[in-house]
Amino acid sequence: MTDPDVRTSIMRAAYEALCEHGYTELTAQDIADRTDKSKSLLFYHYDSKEDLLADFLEFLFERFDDRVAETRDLPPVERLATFVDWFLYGPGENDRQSFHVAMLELRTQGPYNDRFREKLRKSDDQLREILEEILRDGLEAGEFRDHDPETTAAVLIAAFDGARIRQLTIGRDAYLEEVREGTATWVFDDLLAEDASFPADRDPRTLPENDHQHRLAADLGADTREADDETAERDRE
Amino acid sequence: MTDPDVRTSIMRAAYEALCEHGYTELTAQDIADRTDKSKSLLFYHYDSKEDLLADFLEFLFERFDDRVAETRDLPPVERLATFVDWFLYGPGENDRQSFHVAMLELRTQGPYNDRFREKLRKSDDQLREILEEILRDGLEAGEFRDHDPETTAAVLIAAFDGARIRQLTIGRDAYLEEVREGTATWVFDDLLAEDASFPADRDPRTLPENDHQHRLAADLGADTREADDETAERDRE
Amino acid sequence: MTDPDVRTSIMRAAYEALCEHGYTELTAQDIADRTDKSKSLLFYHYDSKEDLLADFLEFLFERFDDRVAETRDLPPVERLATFVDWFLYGPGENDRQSFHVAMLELRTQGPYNDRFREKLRKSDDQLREILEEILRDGLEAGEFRDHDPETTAAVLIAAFDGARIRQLTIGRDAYLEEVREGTATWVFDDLLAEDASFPADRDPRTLPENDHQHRLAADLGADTREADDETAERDRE
Amino acid sequence: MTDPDVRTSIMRAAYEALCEHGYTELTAQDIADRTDKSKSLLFYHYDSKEDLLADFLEFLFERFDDRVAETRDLPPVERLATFVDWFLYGPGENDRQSFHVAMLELRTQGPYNDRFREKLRKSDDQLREILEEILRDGLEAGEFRDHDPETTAAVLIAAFDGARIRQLTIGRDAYLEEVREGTATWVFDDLLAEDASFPADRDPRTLPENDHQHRLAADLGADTREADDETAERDRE
DNA sequence: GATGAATGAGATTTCATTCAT
DNA sequence: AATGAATGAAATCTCATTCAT
Repeated sequence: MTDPDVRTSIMRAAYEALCEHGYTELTAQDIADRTDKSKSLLFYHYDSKEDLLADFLEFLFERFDDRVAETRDLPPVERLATFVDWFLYGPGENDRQSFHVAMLELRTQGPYNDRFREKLRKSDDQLREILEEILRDGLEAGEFRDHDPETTAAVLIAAFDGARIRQLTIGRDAYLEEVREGTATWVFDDLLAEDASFPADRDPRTLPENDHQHRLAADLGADTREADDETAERDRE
Repeated sequence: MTDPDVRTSIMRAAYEALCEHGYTELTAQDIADRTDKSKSLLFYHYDSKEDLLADFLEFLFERFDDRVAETRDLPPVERLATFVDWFLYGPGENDRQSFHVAMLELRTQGPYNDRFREKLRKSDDQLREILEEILRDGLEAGEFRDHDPETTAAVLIAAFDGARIRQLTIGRDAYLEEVREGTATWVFDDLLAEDASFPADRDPRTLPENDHQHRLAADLGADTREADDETAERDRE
Repeated sequence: MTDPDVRTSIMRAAYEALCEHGYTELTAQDIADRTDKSKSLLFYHYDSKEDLLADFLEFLFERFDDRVAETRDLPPVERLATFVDWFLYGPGENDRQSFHVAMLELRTQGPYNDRFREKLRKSDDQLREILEEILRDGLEAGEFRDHDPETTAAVLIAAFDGARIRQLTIGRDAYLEEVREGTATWVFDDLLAEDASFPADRDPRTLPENDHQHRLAADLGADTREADDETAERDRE
Repeated sequence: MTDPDVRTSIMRAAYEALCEHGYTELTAQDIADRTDKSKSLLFYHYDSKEDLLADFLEFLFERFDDRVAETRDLPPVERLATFVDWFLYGPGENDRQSFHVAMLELRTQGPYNDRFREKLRKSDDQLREILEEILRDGLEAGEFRDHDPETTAAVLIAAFDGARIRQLTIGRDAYLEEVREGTATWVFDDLLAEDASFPADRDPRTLPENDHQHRLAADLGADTREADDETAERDRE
C-alpha cells in the first residue's frame, strides 16, 4: 500500500458501502463496486476483508485526530459545546446516521476480534483524553467548578454514546434531546462556574437541533468536496 | 407453535447459541444443536431464522416483565438501587457478558429490521416507564427532590447502557465503576432528599462491585434449575 | 452418511472424475457433475473435499480386500502369477491407466497429508502381507526354494510399482515387459523349485500382454455392470 | 533468457520453493520470493509457469549429466555401487527427500503435459543408458556374468525408484533397506563373477545406511557454495 | 530489464430454506 | 410433528497472467 490515493479511494468505498449495506451485510464486492477497480485488487492490497476493515478503523482514527486538532484553540466552554454537538447531532442527518449504525455494528465485533478491539480502544482512549483535557483546562481557567474530570468524562461519553445508540437502534429520536437537556441539568449547570455559561447559541437546553454545521462528510475528514466529485464522475461512467 | 414447552426449549437453545457464537455468527444449526430436535423443525415452527429471533426478543420481553413485577413492592430508593445493579453488574460475570454482547449485535440490526426494532422499542418503552415510575414514586414519597423524571430517566438509561456497551466492546471495565460513581456524584447526590440516602450496602460510590445476587440465569427468567437439567440430559446422549 | 448407496454413487463419481481430470485438476464440481445431485450435497456428506477423497481411499481399500479374498483358494504359484498380472497389466488399458495416474498423483500427497498417508500405509501393509503370505505358502508347499519372504516381497512390489510408475509418467511401455521378464529371470527362476513352474499361460516371459481379463471395472469392485448402466442413464438425460 | 546467471538464480529459487511447498502447492509467488526480483520478471523470462518448470527439468537434466561424467573413470563394480547409492540414500536426508517428493509430484504430471513428459523421458533414457553401459562394461571386463543388460537395468531402476516412492509417500523407510538387500540377494549375487565382489564398504547387504557423502546439494550440481552465499545475502536484506 | 498494480476466472465452502417421507 | 437429504445463491479468497510505466 504505497500509494495513499489508492488507500483513500478504498477507504471511501468502504465508507460508502458501509453506509448503504451496514457492516453485517457488507461484502467485498460491495466495496469494490464503489471503486473503479476490481474486487481482486482489494485482496492485493489487503490480506483479508477483516484486514481492510481494521485499516478502515485506523483511517477513521487518523482523521479524527485532525478534527480534534482544529478545536484545540477554542476556550474550554466552547470546546465542550462542540464536543456535545459532535455526539448529539440531529436525528435528521440520515447519511451520517446510516454510517454510525454500521460503525455500531462493527463495534459489536470488538469482543470477537482483537484487532478491531485494539483500534476501538485506542479511539476510546483518545476521546476520553480530549474530554478530560477540556475539563482540566476549564478547571484551570476557573470556568468550571471543582470536580473529578475522569468520572465526569466517563459519564458524559457513556451518556452521549448510549443516547445515540438507543436513538439509532430503536429509532426513538427523543433520546438525543432528553440526554442533551438531562446532562445540561445534572452536569453542566453544576459544572459551570457562576460567571461562566454555555455560549448563547449552544446552550444544550435551548438549541432544539444541531445546525448541521458539521456535515456528514466530517466523518471522513476535510477533503470531501473533491471526493464527492470523484464519486459523481464514477457514477456517470 | 402450540406447545409452550417446545417454544421454551427453542428459546433456551437460541439463548445458549447466542452466548457461544454471538449473533453475527449464529446459524440455524447452532440453535438446533442445542435442542434435541432437528434443524428442519425450527423451520416448521418458524417461517425463518429472523422470525425465530424476533420471537426470542418477545420471549425476553415477557420474562423481563416478571422480574420487574418482583421489585414492585420495594421502596423507591431501594428499587432505584436495584435498577442500577441490573445494568452495572460486575465485569466478571462472563456468561452474562457474552449474552449481552450478542444482544448488542442483535440490537444493531434494529435499523435494518422492522420487527426487531418494534420489539426493542417496546422493551425500551417499558424500561423508561419503570424508571420514571420509580422516580415519580420517590418524588411523591418525598424521598427525591424535585426534578423532571423523563429526562432523568433518559440520562440514566443512556449513561448505564453506554457504559455497558463501551465496557463490552472495548473491554475497558473501568467504565462500569466510573459511571456508577459519576452518576452518584452528579445525579443521585442531588436527587436524594436530604434525609434520604442510598441503602448503606448499595451506595454506588462505596459498593466496589456488584454482589452477584443477580446471576446469569436471571437473563432468562426464574426456571433455571430445570433448564440446566434438560441441558445435562441432552449432553449425555 | 447412513445410506451406502449414496456413498457408492459419490465414490463412483469421484472415480470417474479422477479418471477424466486427474487428482491435481480435480474440483468438487467435477465430482458433482458425475452425480445426479448438487455440489452442495458433497459438503453435506463430507466436511471437505479432502475428507471425501480420504474416504475414497478407504473405499478402494475395502474393495481391494474383497478381490484379494477371491484368490485365497488358488495354489501359491497361481496366486503369484495373478499378483504379477494385477500390477503389470497391459499398457493398452487406457481407462485403467488414467485412473492409476490419478492415484499416483494422489499418492504423492501422502507426505503432506496425514490422513492420505495413513490410508496408503494401510494399503501397503495389506499388499505386502498378501505377497508374503503367498511366498510363505509356497515355501511350505515345497513349491518355492528357501528365501526371505519379506525382502522378496519388498523387491517385487517396488519393482512392479516402479515399472508401472515409469511407464505411466514417461509413457515408456517397455518397462512393463522388461520388468516382467527381468523379475522372471532374476527372481522367479530361482524362486521356483525345480519341479514347479509358472502356469504355461502365465509365464511372465512368454505372455506378451495381459489378456484383459481384469478389466478397468475391477478397480472399483464387482458391481460394475449396474453402475455402468446407471451412468449411461444419466448421460441420456 | 540471455544471462545464464539469471536463469540459475531462478532455477535455484524454483528448487527451494519446490522443497518448501511441493509441486502441487507451488505458486509463481513462491518462486519469486526466493529471488531478489519480482514475480512479473518470471513472466518476462518465461511464457508461463509451466514453461519455467519445463526449463527446470531441463536444468536438472544438464546437471545430472555432469555428475554422471564424474563417475566415468571408475571401474564398473564401483560405478554400480555408486549408482545404488544415488537411489537408495538414507531416509534421514530430509532436504533431499522434500525435493524428491516435489519431483515425484511433478513427474505425475507427465501424462498430462507433453513437455514435462519429454524431459522426463530424456532423463529416463539417459539413466538407463548409463546403467546399461555400466553393465556392459562389467561384462566386457569379465566382472559380471552373462545377462541381458537391458532387462537388468530396467528391473534395477524400477525397483530402486519404486522403493524410494513407497518410502516417500507412505513413510515406510524399511523399503530402502529391504530393496537394497533384496537386489543384492537376487541380482547382484548372481551378477557378480565369482572372483568379483562389491567394494567391501559398499556391499548393499552390510552397509546399513548411506554415508551421506552425496549431500542434498548434489541435486542441484556442484556450485553449492556460492549459491548458499547468495541465499544468505538475500535473507539479510 | 524490471515492477507494482490490476484482473478474470475460478475453487471451496457456507447456510437458510425446502421437500419428500 | 419430525427429519434427512438436498440445493441455490452467495461470499471469500487465490493465482497465473497482463500491462503501463
